[in-house]
Amino acid sequence: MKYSSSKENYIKAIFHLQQEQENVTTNALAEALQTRPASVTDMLKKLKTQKLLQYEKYRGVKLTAEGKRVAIQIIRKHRLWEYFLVEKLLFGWEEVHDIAEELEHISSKKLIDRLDAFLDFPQRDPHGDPIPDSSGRIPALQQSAVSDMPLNSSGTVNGISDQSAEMLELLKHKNIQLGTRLEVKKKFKADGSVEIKMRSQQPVNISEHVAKNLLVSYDNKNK
Amino acid sequence: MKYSSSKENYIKAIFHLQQEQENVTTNALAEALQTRPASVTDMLKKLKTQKLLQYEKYRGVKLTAEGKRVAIQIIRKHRLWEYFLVEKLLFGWEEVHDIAEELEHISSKKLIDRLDAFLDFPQRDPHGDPIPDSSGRIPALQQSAVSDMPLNSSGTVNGISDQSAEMLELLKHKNIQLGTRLEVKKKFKADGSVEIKMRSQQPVNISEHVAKNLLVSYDNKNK
DNA sequence: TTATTTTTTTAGATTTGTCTAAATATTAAT
DNA sequence: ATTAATATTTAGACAAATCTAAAAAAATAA
Repeated sequence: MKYSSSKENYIKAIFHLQQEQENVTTNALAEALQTRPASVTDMLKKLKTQKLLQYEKYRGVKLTAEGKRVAIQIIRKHRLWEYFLVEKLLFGWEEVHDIAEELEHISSKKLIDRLDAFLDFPQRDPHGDPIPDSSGRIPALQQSAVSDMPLNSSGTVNGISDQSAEMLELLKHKNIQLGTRLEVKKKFKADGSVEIKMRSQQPVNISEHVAKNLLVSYDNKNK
Repeated sequence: MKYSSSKENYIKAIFHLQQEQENVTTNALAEALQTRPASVTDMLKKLKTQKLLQYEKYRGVKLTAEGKRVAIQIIRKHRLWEYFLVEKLLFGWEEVHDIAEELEHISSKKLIDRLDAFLDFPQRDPHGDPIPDSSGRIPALQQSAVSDMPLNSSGTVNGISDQSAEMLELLKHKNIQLGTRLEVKKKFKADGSVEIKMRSQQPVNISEHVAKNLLVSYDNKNK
């Protein structure tokens, strides 16, 4: 089955919002898609008749198994294209999102499987998010926010929750990127900020906001 | 300026039809785009207000300089993607057209220029058609149809006019592809068919239709 | 629990790209 | 130079995706 780009965007947004909350509200969707609640209601009705989601008016929405399947395929495409753009075409990781938003709607399954093979079956996209495989399986990801790391533990950055251009900008400025190794030196109760040290650099302070958004895989026991 | 996929398809079709005939008719466009003449008329009016073409009712249509510029950029994208699909993703040259039809509407100029560099600035797509460069220049192409080659001359296949799936199928069957070297052995006046010989193969006969569609660059003077 | 605020839906329009059927213009044929 | 055939355009309609404004339902607060 083929769906319009617009429908695919709805499916994808619902999938992402469902990670936070089982039941997705009309307003949350309107916000995520930068559209009006009335438009969301209209579209939900259409997607319901296509059995991509369960929807009862005023009761919010939830993807069906089929809806999830579709969402994961779109996410797979998005992340593989991002990987391609960064690894092969040498884009910066902060500039690939918008282009991938377009590329993810190209329909050929064969294309994406060939691309996957060409890229040698990467597990993570440039932002550290896992890339679903051809059959929709998503590589397990055990990560925690810097804010939750114990003192003196170290880890490797492998994801960020808030991937806005502004946040990526800030991280670039602080010299933090995927794969960056860091150690938690101090945690300030006062404002939730954290002092971290990266290899061959002076310690730097990151705000609570950043500490909560920066995801790392870390080796639990000390440095 | 960004245009819808539909508009881009019209622009591209007009550009191609203009190679045959300066002035493009409504019916020819409807045929090329697999749509109705009435729809063509509607669209031509819209494209005219965007100054992409000159159009007077009942008088046919012609692209403006801007229209041509847009057309060439779309063609550039189409052919670069085809090259990518064949060279990097190992698709057969007969299966890439439809996928490229989708990819050609991805808007990022930076993407296509990076792709061009990644592919090492190819001059021809997998069907032998020239790839316009970043500024819209099209590499000169001196080629002639097999039907026009003198007896005993040889040449290298570098293009085909009729790129329908059926024709590509037939050529594949006859073992003819881009880069194939061939020699004209006999020309039959009766039906216009031509006997050609390819390296380490028995001579084969191709119909007038095929001979007219098979383009080669050839070394004028005999074998 | 009633009133107020917030969320969601409905009703009715709009835009883009398409269609059919009918009308009109152009071209070709007698 | 009419007539017949063909090509093109107009008129009116439709589906998809969106919008605004108003109505209705649900959640929250007094």
